[in-house]
Amino acid sequence: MSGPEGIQGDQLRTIVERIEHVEEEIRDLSEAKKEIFLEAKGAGFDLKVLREVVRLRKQDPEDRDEHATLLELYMDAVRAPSPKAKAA
Amino acid sequence: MSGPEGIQGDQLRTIVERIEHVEEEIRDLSEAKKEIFLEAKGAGFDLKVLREVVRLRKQDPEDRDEHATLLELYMDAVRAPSPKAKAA
Amino acid sequence: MSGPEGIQGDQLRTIVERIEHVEEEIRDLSEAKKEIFLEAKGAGFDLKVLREVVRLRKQDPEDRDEHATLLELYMDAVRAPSPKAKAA
Amino acid sequence: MSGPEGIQGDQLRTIVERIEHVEEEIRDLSEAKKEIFLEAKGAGFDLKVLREVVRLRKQDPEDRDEHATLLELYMDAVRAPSPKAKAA
DNA sequence: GATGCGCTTTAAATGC
DNA sequence: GCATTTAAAGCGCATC
Repeated sequence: MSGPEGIQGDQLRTIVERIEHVEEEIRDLSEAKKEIFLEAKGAGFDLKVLREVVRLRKQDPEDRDEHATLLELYMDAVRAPSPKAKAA
Repeated sequence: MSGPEGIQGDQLRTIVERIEHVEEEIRDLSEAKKEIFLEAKGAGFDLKVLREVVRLRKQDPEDRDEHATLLELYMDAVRAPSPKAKAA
Repeated sequence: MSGPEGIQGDQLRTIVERIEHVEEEIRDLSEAKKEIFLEAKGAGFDLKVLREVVRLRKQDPEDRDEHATLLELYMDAVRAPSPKAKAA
Repeated sequence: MSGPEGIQGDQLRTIVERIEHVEEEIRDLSEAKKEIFLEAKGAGFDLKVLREVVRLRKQDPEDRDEHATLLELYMDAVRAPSPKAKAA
């Protein structure tokens, strides 16, 4: 009287506990990370900029450049009322 | 002489403006929502609990029916140290 | 027979319903926004870049420039092993 | 000869590296977590339900005690069309 | 002014 | 490959 997997209670419990364990470790590390940011803030660094630095360094330079190029292109296109008609 | 989409400046600008328009409407509604909360606070209601009420009412119609059966099965399996052994 | 505000059930219900109503409108607008992005994607635009365009246009130019300056400063500082030693 | 924090390049670099290090550890743990889920899937468990189990177990110890009373009061008030008419 | 919480938004994973 | 769903990050507010 059970479904396809209803019986492996021990296995399921083990799995759940292992997941909870990893998640706890992740939580601890996230705490540590947060404290590094606080320390940086205390040292006078701009957290918003700091986050962007970390984010940018994660991307490989190629993508970063391509992104920057496209961004400039888009920004210009949005800015100008009508690139072609403006001609001169 | 341009990338795949470099030319459609007008189209891009239209898109950006439409996005900005929707976002503005969303911002206005968020303001309205905030004022309702303020009004509730003025009437003596606990905002924290009020938020929880709204959140709970959002969930109820959803899950509580779908995989409720399987969920209960799993929860029981995880809770009990050893379903079989407990037996008698 | 009730707490400080236990009685105003009608008022509370009205408040909750108003909140739910605004939230529904917000949800609809968010849907609309998402569809604009999908349309942009279909037209060949890079969504990631598009999002950044929208985000940048939200900040006033002053902050944007200051952020950009600091960012460059930080990136350089992180990149160079020892700025001072670089001397000349 | 610089802004408020322009000089501490070494300090900034140390901070960034420490952040990147923690993030790498977090990434590894996330990988491990993902593999546990894959293993569970291989054993025939429903991942969607499994995730819900983990989530529910996270919430239980928390709220269910704190403002449970007020919450119940509010929920009842919202549910019932007219609390006073409760009569009997 | 700093801290913590909640919401919004963004990126990733999974299934179709 | 697309489209939904889910977890994570960033941001802003409200509080103390």
